[in-house]
Amino acid sequence: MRPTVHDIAAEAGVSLATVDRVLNARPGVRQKTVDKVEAAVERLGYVRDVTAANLAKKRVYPLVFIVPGGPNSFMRGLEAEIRAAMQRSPAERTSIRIETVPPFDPAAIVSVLDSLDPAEVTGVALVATDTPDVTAAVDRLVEKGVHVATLVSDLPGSRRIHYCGIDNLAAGRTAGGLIGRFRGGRAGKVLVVAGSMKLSDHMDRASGFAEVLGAEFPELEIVGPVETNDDADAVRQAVMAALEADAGITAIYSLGAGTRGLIEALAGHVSRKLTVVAHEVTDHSRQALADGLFDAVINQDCGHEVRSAIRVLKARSDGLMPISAQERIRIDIFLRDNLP
Amino acid sequence: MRPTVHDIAAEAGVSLATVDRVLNARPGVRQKTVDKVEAAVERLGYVRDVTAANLAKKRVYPLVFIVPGGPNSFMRGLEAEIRAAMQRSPAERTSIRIETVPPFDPAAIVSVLDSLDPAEVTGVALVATDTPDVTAAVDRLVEKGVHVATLVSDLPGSRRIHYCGIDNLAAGRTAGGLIGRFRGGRAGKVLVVAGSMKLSDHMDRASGFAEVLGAEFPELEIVGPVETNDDADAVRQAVMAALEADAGITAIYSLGAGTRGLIEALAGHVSRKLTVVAHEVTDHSRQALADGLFDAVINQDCGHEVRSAIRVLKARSDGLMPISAQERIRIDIFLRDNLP
DNA sequence: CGATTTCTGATTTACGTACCTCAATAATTG
DNA sequence: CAATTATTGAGGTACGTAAATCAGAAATCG
Repeated sequence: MRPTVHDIAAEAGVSLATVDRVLNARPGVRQKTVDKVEAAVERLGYVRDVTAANLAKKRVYPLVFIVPGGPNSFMRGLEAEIRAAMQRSPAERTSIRIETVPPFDPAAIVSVLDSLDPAEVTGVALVATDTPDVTAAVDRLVEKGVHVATLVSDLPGSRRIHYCGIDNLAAGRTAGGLIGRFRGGRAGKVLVVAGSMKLSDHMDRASGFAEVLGAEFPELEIVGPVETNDDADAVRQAVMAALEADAGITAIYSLGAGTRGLIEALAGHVSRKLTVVAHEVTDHSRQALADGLFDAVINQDCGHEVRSAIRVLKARSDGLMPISAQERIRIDIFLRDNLP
Repeated sequence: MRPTVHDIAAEAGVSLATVDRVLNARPGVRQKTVDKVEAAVERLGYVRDVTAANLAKKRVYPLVFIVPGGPNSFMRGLEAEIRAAMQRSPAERTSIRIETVPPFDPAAIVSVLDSLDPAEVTGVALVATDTPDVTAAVDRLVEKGVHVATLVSDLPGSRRIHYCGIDNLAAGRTAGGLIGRFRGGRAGKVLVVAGSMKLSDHMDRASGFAEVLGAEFPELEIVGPVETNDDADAVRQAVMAALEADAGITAIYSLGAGTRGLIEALAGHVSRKLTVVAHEVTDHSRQALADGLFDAVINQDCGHEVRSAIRVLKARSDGLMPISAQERIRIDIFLRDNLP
């Protein structure tokens, strides 16, 4: 049987009240007594029963998620995962609110961040644009005592406590490794399609991709990246134009959203068999994989990301540091053959 | 505020004791009263506070994990994950015991299964050999009221409640898809190295692999599978012999263990650049990926598998059905570029 | 030394649920 | 209708922790 506070009290030769004062860092205990209690905790290997403590405290964790609106399938999937987490709220003692902001609109994010009351919110997770004003707003909020985690796209210079997302540099490298190997040493050009270089995740993917191609597959030449603001129509037009203009393009790496546009462009372009790697499993990309239009899709499990964000924010609210090894989000690779 | 049993009692117009009798299916309540209480539960959307209930019940879940011993890195990693779960036991109210059995020894598994006392064990997770005696022993244990889950390798015909592992048919297909694409349409032969066709996971991988190669990559011909009993020395000798005997082999799919032997064989064979796909990320395979000896490694996250097994067995002990969508174990693909 | 101030103990209530006992009422049976 | 049985109510204790009160003890100060 694991020891309880009563056992600690007996072992330390003090009262229950004193043990409570020490364990909860309440004032009014001499250092000598504190040491006695802590020694007893050590000896007996006491660990607080968090569930009992939470029951007694009636603790709830009010959290806010800030996500971009718009038609982006991935973001809608993310929101669905947050709503799923809201369903589990009673069991997890969370109270989650979603704030939707227009996509690619730093000012809107800043305005939401500044409107949050530290008395009513213990943690915030946001999909951030990597701009100075958002960084400053995050830092202001942290200053007020609210814990902030970034989701999907990081804010490297800010005081956020954790980034819940994949290593996008590695994701770009992975795409490079896949396309390089799929091309099997044959020379050619690779079209890189991105959403916005203002998003740190897109930046990182492009860098990682270029790095691997340069180092391992010099026979492949990069065209682009072309920026599309994650708009499907823009993607379609950009891809069609590029393919028409340059007959040497044998592969495409789409590192942003607007995948529907890419599929439309490919479907209308049956003359060449292209090697295609895109990001995020959605209904569209799943179908494209099944149809053989895409060779691979790199994915981040947004369910994991949301659950990780909740764990991290809760832990920090309890004064604990997140165990980074356990919170790492993996880079998933899907072929038509291992699609769930 | 979520409703409590007190609210239900008030709403239904009955006493706390009656609510308790209904909620815990205790006898001595008229059907009419049961209906009243259930209606109140429905109206108020009451859900039991499981943490408070577990606290009151002092519930613990005694579980047993049966894993093969021996030097197999993957199995040792699995055992490490089980030990990690044992560390979390106090928080999760589990009490876990590990039973190590000799590898490839159905009789040893049967003997452990038959020795378990249903009064002392609520759930068992085991890495099973797919043999009739093990199936029968599992069924006997289930008959005695113990919940059984298979781990890593399934026992399809048995009465186990859940399989905690990857879809090995899909894993084999994935390997086929990768090797086929990596070879980029060039004809050649693929050596398939397996551990034992008595393991259902190895069987499935071989089938899935053959299926994809036959359907999508007819230019690739399969050599094997050769069986090695997951012994590294046997793998080394088999691979060296095959490469020497057949100069047409341009790729290798190693679907079992003994990866060290494969690496040794490849290291000594610098004449041809081979496309190599193996299973399970271990220190050896990680190094081989980094060195460019392996092109890809297919992995199952045994940490996930262990945690899933615990969740499933606990849930079943509480009379709940596991949510299969949430318990699906993914097929991970690692290149040198996305290695964690 | 007495007067403070600081520390400690003893005790209580609460969180939401489980489980027990005993008495009281209602329904059923002969 | 009385006797019996089935059902219900009322109340308590427990789980492990948090948080509060108040009295008493110990330390410190002047």
